[in-house]
Amino acid sequence: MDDFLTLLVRAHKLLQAASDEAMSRHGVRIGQNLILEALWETDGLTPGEVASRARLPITTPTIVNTATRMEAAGLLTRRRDPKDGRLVRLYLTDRARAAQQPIRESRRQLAEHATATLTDEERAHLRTALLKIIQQLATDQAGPGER
Amino acid sequence: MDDFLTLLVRAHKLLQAASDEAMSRHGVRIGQNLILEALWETDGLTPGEVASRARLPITTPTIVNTATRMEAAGLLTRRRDPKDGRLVRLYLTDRARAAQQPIRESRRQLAEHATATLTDEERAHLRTALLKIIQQLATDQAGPGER
DNA sequence: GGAGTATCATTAGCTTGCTAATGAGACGGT
DNA sequence: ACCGTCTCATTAGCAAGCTAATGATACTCC
Repeated sequence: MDDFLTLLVRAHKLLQAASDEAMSRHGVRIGQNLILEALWETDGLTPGEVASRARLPITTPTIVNTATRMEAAGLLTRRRDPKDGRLVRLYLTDRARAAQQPIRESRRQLAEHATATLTDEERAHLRTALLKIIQQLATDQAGPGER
Repeated sequence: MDDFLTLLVRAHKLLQAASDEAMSRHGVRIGQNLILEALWETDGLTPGEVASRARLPITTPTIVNTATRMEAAGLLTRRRDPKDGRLVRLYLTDRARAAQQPIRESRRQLAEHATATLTDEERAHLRTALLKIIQQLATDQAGPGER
């Protein structure tokens, strides 16, 4: 347990596992969260729109695959757009909509629990440190693409 | 971009992608790193030993699968233990051993680059914050198992 | 209006991780 | 010496992510 890469990977793994367990209690898996959040906000988005609006970068094929599992699980339905036959619109079922509050609350509790032993100051520091790292690495990605 | 769960997942994703890209330049993929580290330290471990010694928790099936890909990539060879027929010992090839220094250096550089915009104090804060989160979540896991 | 191009979703195929089920081999006790 | 149990690695099967390739539909320009 030494360098910060290891620490971050370890923290991430534990948090993902805990998130998945928490969400599973509501019939939802961790990978479905981004899609749910996008559709809770705006129902009837296309896979591409979900990908671009998601709170975290995610590719369209991942949305499509996850949406297929969610359809099988009765969380959403697919409907072809009547005006543009290329588009597929994703609509949440009542079950998925009903899960919104419990899931949000679970995640809030998890975040609180995970950082329970930190002081407010430490939480603030953590936040800014992560933001700086993200910014540093994200600009790398943008850079090589050039302009 | 709001709660710390999101920030941590985002930072993790960027770091994993950057790590994989860096290691790929040396003919190694990110998932192979834990096995390499264990075998650099002690060659000829069994999959189960690698799993228990790895710097990060990982399951034996994951070791086995990754070892199979590494074998195909010419990074290691499998040999049955002559004394105990249940055991399989993993031995690195020269190619894998030669990659040790370059890969370590690449990862060090990546960690440095990722945290380049942080002050030393911020780095220290980040480290302790992650440790606290890990400890908090890891004790959860141990707890439910009881004693 | 038809051909070529652009824009979608989807499929194919890969990696990395997991749990549960299998199967082979070793070992302890009778 | 054999039977049951324990300990391994492996396989099966799933989730979640990615890039590249496909295929269907729309749009644009002549």
